[in-house]
Amino acid sequence: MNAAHPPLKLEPFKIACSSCNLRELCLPVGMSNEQLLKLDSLVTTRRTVARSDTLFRSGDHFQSLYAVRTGFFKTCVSSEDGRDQVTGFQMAGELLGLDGIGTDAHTCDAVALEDSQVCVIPYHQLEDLSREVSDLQRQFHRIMSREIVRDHGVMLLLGSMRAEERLAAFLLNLTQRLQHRGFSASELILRMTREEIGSYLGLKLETVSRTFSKFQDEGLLEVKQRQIRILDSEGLQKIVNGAGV
Amino acid sequence: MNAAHPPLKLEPFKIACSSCNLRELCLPVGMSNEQLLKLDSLVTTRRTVARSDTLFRSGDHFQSLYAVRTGFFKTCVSSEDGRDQVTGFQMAGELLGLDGIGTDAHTCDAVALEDSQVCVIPYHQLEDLSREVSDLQRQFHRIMSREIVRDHGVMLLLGSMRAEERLAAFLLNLTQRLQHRGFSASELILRMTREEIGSYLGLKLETVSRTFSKFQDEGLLEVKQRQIRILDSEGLQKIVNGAGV
DNA sequence: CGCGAGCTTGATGCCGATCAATGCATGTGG
DNA sequence: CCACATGCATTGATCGGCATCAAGCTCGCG
Repeated sequence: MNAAHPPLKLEPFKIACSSCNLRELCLPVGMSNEQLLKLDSLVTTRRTVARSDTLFRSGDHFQSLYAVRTGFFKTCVSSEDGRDQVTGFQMAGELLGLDGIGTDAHTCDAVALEDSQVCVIPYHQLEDLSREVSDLQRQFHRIMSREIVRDHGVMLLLGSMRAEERLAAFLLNLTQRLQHRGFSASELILRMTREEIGSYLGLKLETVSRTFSKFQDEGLLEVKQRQIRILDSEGLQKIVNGAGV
Repeated sequence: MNAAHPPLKLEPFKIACSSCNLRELCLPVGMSNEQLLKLDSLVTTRRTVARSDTLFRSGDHFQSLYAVRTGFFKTCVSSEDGRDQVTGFQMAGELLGLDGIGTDAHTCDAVALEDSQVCVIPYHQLEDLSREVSDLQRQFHRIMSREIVRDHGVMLLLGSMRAEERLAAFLLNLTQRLQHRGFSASELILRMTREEIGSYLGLKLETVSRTFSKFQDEGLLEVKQRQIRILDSEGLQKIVNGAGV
């Protein structure tokens, strides 16, 4: 009875939140093993997105959320008149697509900045399951709320900080998130261009470049193109707070 | 048997989402009458907030969301070093407190800009009920998602627009929301100071004032302190898009 | 009436945008 | 393997928009 045997060999690495090493960062936070099995039955597909390809575009019909499994993304909104703003950079364990819930259509583009993989989370099934599993409901709400809080932080940055302060805050935020994922706190490779950093921070790429150079002259950083080594993170922190104003 | 009679006269206007004239703007959107009765049993108290008083402060323990019933609020975040950023202005039907869900503590201050009333929505009860009533769940998620989308719009504004464009966008947004609430599309009274507008838009109060004057000179507006009459909303819209760049 | 909070307006200066040229790494085709 | 193209980054010179500093104005209120 061959047919009775599922073709296990074709899926040697089953997709399962319950055994995912990102489960302490992602949607599964706070869920029991039993609950995780239910989540497993919902998150059954992955999608591969090549560098510079889009996961979704503004206007696309909204159907699923995506959890970054590997790789790195940016999200950007654009206005009718062609203005463009990077609204965030997402790394492993972070969710993409929350913007689409409100109107059933995505309102930003999500672009992979390196070859990436995402787990597909069908939204209506997530709604159904989160009515059943209150720990899932709670974590999902927390994630949305934190996204709002993060956005408020960016507003503060864009509304009241100067170029150096913005870039210092950006670098500290990046390294902090990388550190949570087990990477070095002092060395990182930027996945985005100066222009994308500038768009996120409300600066022009030349200003970003000049500010990197200035930080390097001051002994805060070592900059080699996209390779950054942080030499004095306390110094950066002082810049974020109003040192020199 | 006097004791058997509840003291109805003391609550002549019962608090009830089911009979609230804001139910088409607020949490009840999309719910049936039957479902609304359940929501009524959850939203049982109102709170009055006098002008310039705070509804909650950053750091306060998070327990409830608040729906603006009457009045007008601002929310602002501040950094350790004393920087301050208005992150939004809220009017009737809009929700306050979503920032608190993520960490069980509020991350911004909510300040009444005029004498106001809010409906108190105990958050854990809302979670419970939204597991039962999927239409409530859906609307709650939509509201959070739209807040994220709104925030992205503010980032675009702060990151890529010039002073005139920002103020024009701000005024059009305000009048549009007021219009949804049955107010005039062309006349409004600002509830906030120039400084608060400036903080929201990432500008200094002098720049806000000058830009108002410029708009007036150009025949787009009539400005008398906080009374604004919009004379040419299409002209404002052209400014928001890149007219003059 | 006089005080103070908030608004307007002017003069000046600075930060970051803009324009422009060069440098550097990667990749491609002859 | 080199010549060249291309995309991204750096650096310099100049310019302009908004901040800053400063003064006077308006209006509501004790």
